[in-house]
Amino acid sequence: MEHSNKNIKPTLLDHAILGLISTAPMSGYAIRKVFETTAMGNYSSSPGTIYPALKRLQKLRLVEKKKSEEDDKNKFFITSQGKPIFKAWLTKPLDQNDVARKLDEILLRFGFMDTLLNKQEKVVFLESLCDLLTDYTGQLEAYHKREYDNLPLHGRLAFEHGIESYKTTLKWCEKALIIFTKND
Amino acid sequence: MEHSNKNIKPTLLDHAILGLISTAPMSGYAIRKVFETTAMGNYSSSPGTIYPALKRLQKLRLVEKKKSEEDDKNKFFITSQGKPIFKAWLTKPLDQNDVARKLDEILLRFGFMDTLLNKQEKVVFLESLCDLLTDYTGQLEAYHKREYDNLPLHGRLAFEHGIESYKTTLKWCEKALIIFTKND
DNA sequence: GTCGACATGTAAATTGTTACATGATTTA
DNA sequence: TAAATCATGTAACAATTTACATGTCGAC
Repeated sequence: MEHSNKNIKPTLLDHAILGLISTAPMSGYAIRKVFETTAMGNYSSSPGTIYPALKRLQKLRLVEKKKSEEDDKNKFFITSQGKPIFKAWLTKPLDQNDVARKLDEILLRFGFMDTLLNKQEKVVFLESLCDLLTDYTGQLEAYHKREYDNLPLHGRLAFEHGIESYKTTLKWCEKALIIFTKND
Repeated sequence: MEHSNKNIKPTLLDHAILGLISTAPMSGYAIRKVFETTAMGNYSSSPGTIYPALKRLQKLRLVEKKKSEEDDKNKFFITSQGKPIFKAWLTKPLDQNDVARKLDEILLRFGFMDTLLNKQEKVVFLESLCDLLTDYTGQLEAYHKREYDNLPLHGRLAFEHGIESYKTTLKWCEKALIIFTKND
């Protein structure tokens, strides 16, 4: 069976870059500074990461480098082909695995939704997240109850940290959902 | 300037493996199953990750493969050279960067401390973590207050999720600290 | 006697890190 | 005019993923 050579999926870093430049075009250096200095710093900021990523994205035709009309400096723009791919990533359905192991990505997606999704799409996203988190915290608590006496103290406490974290995220999600549903 | 060729640092995955087998020797397959099925599942469980990691650890003489006396099966053991290196990792001082970007590693370390550190060492670890978290949440809240009106709604909400998460971790840390200091 | 779980690996491609390298522009 | 910051990249290496490959053992 043949593999399609258009099957290359942008990485999480690629999406983070797309998200940044989708609001306002930026130079590679400016992108690096965002990753280096802001709360988005969990993504790498080294030149050896950013520039190859930008090259990748240009090869995939999701990004192009051109002079900004504003200040006549070279900047990276998201292309017309890049936009729908980025939006598809934002609206991709969530599953248990995303919630359990990719909360970072979920929060990144949420952070970039501002102007790119309508209210309805945002509500779908948050409702789905709430549901999955409710499920998942339930599972964790059931496991905790069942295994309480078998777990070593440290393992149990670390596990409890996980439960508390997910409950915090759930509360946050419910609060956010209210913001997007209140004035209907 | 020459680079020492003993400068190879075990990765986070390597440490996770060392932690697992330091309590009870395991087969590679059993290690994979732990990463695949338990809450430690954020670490990869694919054979292409685990077996090369075990090979690395054997080359570094931190791990050896030998027959278990109990069930006569091949298992991976932590060596006498591996133990102090693992303990050094557990007791390594924490800094701001660890708290801001490597909470996973901190929780992993905590989870493995059970029998390997004494109460005093655990308290030092947790007190330091509490201090750093107090600092860090303070910084985040200051930023939040300062930038409240400049942040787009989604960015602000995502940021607030971060704040809530760190505050939850701080509360957890304080609770854990009480457990380890109560009967002195 | 076959299916699923146990068990261990390799190869190719991708991704990311660290270190190196260069030059332009701004600011003190 | 010297230092700092802006700006973009490459090279060597390390680590990980995906897919492939093989074989054993127990249960049904």
